[in-house]
Amino acid sequence: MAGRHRTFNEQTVLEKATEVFWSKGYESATTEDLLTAMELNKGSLYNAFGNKKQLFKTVIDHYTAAIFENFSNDIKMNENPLVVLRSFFREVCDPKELTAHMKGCFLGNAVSELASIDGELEQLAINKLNKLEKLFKEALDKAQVQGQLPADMNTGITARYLINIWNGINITRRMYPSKKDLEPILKMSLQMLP
Amino acid sequence: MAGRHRTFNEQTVLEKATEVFWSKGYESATTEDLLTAMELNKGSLYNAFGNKKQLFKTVIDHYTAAIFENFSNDIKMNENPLVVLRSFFREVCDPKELTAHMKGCFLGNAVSELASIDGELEQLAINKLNKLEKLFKEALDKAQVQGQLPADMNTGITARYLINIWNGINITRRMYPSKKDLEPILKMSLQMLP
DNA sequence: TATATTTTTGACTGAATAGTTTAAAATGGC
DNA sequence: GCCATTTTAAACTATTCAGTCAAAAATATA
Repeated sequence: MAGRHRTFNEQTVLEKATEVFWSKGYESATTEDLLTAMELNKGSLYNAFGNKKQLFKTVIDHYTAAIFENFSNDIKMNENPLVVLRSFFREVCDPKELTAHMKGCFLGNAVSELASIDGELEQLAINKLNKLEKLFKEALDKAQVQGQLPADMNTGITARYLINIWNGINITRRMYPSKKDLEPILKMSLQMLP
Repeated sequence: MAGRHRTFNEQTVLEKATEVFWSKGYESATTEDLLTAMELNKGSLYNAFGNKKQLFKTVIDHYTAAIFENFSNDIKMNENPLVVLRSFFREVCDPKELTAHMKGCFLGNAVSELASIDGELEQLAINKLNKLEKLFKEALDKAQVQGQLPADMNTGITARYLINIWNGINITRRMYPSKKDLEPILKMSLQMLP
């Protein structure tokens, strides 16, 4: 195939775009913001990614693919899936990860913002949250089979309960950014996981 | 005081503005949207409310003042404050109120959107959520004094837990708009309220 | 009634924004 | 080496937005 080669690395610039969309939101992230962070010119961006909306879709897919695969592997590899689940939540108030998490959940932010702006993008974010819930259920089911959870626990509803806790933390951490305040909430919320 | 009288009712136009900001968010609500809904001309709006940001502040204050006073009165008047608390949450999945609630929590939406846009407005919304949490605690404390809750329950942490559930529902209801799906989550989340 | 004061109206402004276009630069296949 | 093809670069465009302004309308006070 003839033609000039791309001078940028797709993975790298997508990660830069993720950072911008995550911290600013979809609408407030201007193409200028994206261009600056990605160190690209307009022509290159539009040539490679179509338009802002397409880029956002690509970013969401790229971001969640990485996260979900890691999480899924952790559940499968670790012999105690509840440890994986708990640490997923506990990371939220880990001071080391605080700046990352202060941006909130990328998906939760997207759902909240896009609900009234763009139904298609909202649905995309919702689908990803559904996948996360499925992973929660996967962990719970594995723990239940191994006898670490009561046999009569409804793992479907519990997973849904957990995604609600997760969604809540997305906003609550704005009210209480410190570990000290966030931890008791998480502790109370995760009581059912021994 | 000399001068022409206002031809619009301040309360009425504020409620129209609330509707617009609530359903569209702060940034996506254009002055044109607001003007149309409020049936005002630009000059009138800027003369009466200053600018878009000021109007938003006024709207948030006006909206929460009404809600919180009602809620506070309900807690004080009703002899069983837990009934008031539970019905506050249960209304979320009441089909009669579904269109209203599908907009999500005005405050939660605001926190999520404004976090990266305008720190002052974000803080305003956070303060209101803090007030709501205080009302939750008020209800819990009253119930505890009356013996409807265990004496050893930490009502402060429980109130914080509840505001987190509330914040979560704001996003989770986008994933599961139907009562059937939302109710089990709420039931599980409110277990500690007999 | 005359005047000062306030509200209303709608045209106007300047800035920001997503997206387009055109030409130059680079590169592989023939 | 030449040409078709792709990427890059940056100027350009059309639109949208929050906010301003100046003139007209309304009204209280004196």
